[in-house]
Amino acid sequence: MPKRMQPATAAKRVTISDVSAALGMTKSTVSRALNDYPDIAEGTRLRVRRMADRMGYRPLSQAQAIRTGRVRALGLILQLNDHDAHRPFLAEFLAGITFAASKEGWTLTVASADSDAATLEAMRLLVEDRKADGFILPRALREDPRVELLRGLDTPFVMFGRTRDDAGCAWYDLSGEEAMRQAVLQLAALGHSRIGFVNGGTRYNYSWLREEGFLQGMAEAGLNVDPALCLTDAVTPEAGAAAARNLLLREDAPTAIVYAVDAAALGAWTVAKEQSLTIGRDLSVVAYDGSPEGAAAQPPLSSFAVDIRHAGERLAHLLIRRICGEDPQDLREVDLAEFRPGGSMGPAPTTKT
Amino acid sequence: MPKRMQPATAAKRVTISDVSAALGMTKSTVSRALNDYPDIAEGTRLRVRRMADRMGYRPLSQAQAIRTGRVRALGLILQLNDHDAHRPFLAEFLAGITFAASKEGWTLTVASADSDAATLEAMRLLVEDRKADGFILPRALREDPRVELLRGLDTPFVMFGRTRDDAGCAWYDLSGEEAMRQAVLQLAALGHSRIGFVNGGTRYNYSWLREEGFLQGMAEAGLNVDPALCLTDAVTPEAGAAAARNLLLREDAPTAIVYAVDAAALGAWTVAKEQSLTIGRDLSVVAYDGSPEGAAAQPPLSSFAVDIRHAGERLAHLLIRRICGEDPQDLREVDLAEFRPGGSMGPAPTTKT
DNA sequence: CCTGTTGCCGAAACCGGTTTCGGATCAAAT
DNA sequence: ATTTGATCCGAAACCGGTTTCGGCAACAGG
Repeated sequence: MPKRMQPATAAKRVTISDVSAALGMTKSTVSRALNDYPDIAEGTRLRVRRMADRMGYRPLSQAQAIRTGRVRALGLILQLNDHDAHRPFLAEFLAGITFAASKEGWTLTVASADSDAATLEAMRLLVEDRKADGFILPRALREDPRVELLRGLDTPFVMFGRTRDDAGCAWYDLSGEEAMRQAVLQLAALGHSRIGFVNGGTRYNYSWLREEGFLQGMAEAGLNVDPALCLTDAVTPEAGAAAARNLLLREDAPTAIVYAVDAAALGAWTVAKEQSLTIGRDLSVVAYDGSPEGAAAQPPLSSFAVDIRHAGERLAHLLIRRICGEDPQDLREVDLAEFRPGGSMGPAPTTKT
Repeated sequence: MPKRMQPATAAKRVTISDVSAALGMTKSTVSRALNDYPDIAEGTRLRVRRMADRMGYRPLSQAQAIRTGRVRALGLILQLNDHDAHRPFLAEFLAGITFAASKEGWTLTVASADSDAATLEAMRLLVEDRKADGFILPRALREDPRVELLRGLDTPFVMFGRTRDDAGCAWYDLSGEEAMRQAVLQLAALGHSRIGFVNGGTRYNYSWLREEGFLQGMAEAGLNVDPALCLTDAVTPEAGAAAARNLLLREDAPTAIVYAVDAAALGAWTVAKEQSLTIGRDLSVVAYDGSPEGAAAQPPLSSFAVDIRHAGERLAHLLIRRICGEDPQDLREVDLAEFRPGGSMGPAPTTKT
C-alpha cells in the first residue's frame, strides 16, 4: 500500500490544448465552446466542434472532475444480504446499465455491502472519493434510508421502484399493481372465486403496490377478499411453500394463488407434490418476475416477465439526465410487465368438496 | 447530452494544501513525504503522516490521476455471450472483488460486451478514459486475445485461470486438474474401472487442465482410458444430457462419469430418469464447480466447490499489486477446490452384464 | 579555511481541464 | 463625434495534486 504506483505509460491523448493550438485559439475558448457557454459566437462554436471531433478529442473526465466535481460515472451498490431474487438477473441488469451508460460516455462504478448501514457508508465513500456522480438504487424500500442519505448529501439518484415519500425522487418501475390486477381478472375469468395472495417482503415498496393491485382486481371482479388468504413476506421457495401449505390445508382452501414473487411461487410446486395436487388443474398459480426457474418448472409458471436489461438501460439514462440537472419530476417511468402464460393457470375445479 | 452537468455541491474535503499549511510546509514536501520519496527526512515523513491522518486527509484520486495516470480503479468486463455458468456466482464474485478492493482504497469499474471483439474495444475505452488502471480477466482462454491486447497497451491485468502463453501473466486459479485427478481416484477406490469424461469448452484453458488431471488420475489408478468415453464442449445441462446419452447407450457403457462442469453434469439426471437408472447406484457422477443447482439435485451432485467470493478477493488483491509494479511471476496463486460429497457417487455395480 | 558532497526542503512548473475577469471590437444611441 | 452597450474572445487564475529543479545547510575531506 505505501508502495508508489508505477506511472502508466502515457498513451498520448488529444488534449484541449492540441485542439486550441490547431485552431489558433486559447484553451478557454475551446472549453467554453464545447460546454455551450453563451458568450461564444455560433460560428466559433461550430468550428471548434468540428475540429474537436475531427481530431478525436475527448475530454479527460478526471481532469474535468477536479474543477467540476463530476466524473461521468454512475454508482451502484450491491447489497448482498438482500434476498437474492435478483441474482440470476444481475448480469442482465449490469449489462443494461453499462450499455446505456457507455453509449453516452459514462461508466459504472460498483461497490458492495452486506447491510443497510454498510450500503450507506459505501455510497458516502464513493461520493467523497468522487468515484460516482449519482446512484442507481435497486430494490426500492417503502421507507428507504438511502434516499434520506442522498438527499442530505445532495447527490442525484434514481430508484428502481417507487417509494412512499417520493419528493425529489426519480424512478423507473414496472407496474406490479397492474400485473396483479390482471392476474386476478384472468383467474376470475377462469371461474376462480377463492383466490389467495402471497406477498413479498413488506419493507419493499413493490409489495404495497402489488397488494393494492390484487385488491383492485378482486374488487373489479366482484370477489370477496378473505384476509386469512392474504399472506406476506415470502420471497424464497421455502417461504412460498410454507405459505402454500398454510393456505391449502384450510377447510376453505383457495383454488388459485397469486404470488407477488416467482421464487416464492415455486414453493407451491413442492406442496402440490406433497398433497398430490396437479398445478394448472387442481390449483392455479400465477406470479411475477418471469424468472428462468419459473419457466423451467413443470408445468411452467405463468408469470409477468420483467425485462431487467431494459430496466437497467432506462435507469442509467434517467440517472444521467438527473445528474445533468433535470427535474426529477420529469424522470419517472413506469412500464407494464409482460404476461407470459406457462400452464400453471387453469379453469377453477368444478365444485370442490 | 450537450447539456452541461450541474456542479456538484462541494462537500469540502481536506486537501493537501490544508495539510501542508497546518504543518507550515509546502505541498511538495507533503506530497513527497506521503509517497515515500527518498529525499525526505524520516522525522518529517512521520510528522506529515501523523498530521495527514489526524486531519483525515485522503488524496483525491482524480487529481493524482491527471499527473500519474492512475485512478485506483480495477476494471472488469462482463462478457455476456459467454456461457452463463458464472451468472449465479456473479454477485459473489463482484462482492469479493469490491470488498478486497475497497479495503485498500480502490474501486471497481464495470463494463459489458457481447463478443470477444467488443470486450477488447471496451477495455481499450476504459484505459483511454482512465476509468481503469488494470483488468481482471475472468474465464481465461487457452489462447486469449485479451492478453495480447493488454500486453500491447502495456496495461496490467490478472487472470482468473491460466493460459497457454503465460509470459507476463499474473493469475489466480483453482486446481481443476487436481480435482479431476482426485475424482478419478475416488471412483477407482469405489471399484469403477470404466469411467467416462465429459469436458467443458475447449477454448477455455481449464478444460485442458481438467483433462490432464483426469488422465493423470486414470494412470495412477492403473486404468485404461477409452478415447470413445471422452467427450468435450459440454457446459449446459442439454449438452451434458446429450453426452450422457452418448455414453450410456453404448455396449460398454461406463459406470461412472466425471464432468468438468456442474451445469453439464445435471444433464445426467435427465438421462438417468429416461433410462431408469438411479444415480449414486447404477451410475456415479462427479463434477466441478459446487453450484447450488447441483446441491439441489436428487441425489445431490458430488462436486468440487469453488469459493468464488474468495477468488474475487484474491484477484483484486493480486491486480492491485500488479498495478503497483510487482513482478507477475510473484503474483500467481493456485488453490485447491473443496470436495463436497453429495450422494451421486457410489460403489461400482457388481458385474454389469 | 575553503571546497565538494550529501541530505533535505521550498519554489515553481506542470497535468488537462474550467471559470473569472477584463479588454477589444463594433453597432446603436446620444 | 463621442458615449454606451452588447458581443466575443484572450489572459490568467484555479482545481488538487505530482515532479523537476535548485538552493541552503551541515558535514566531510584536503
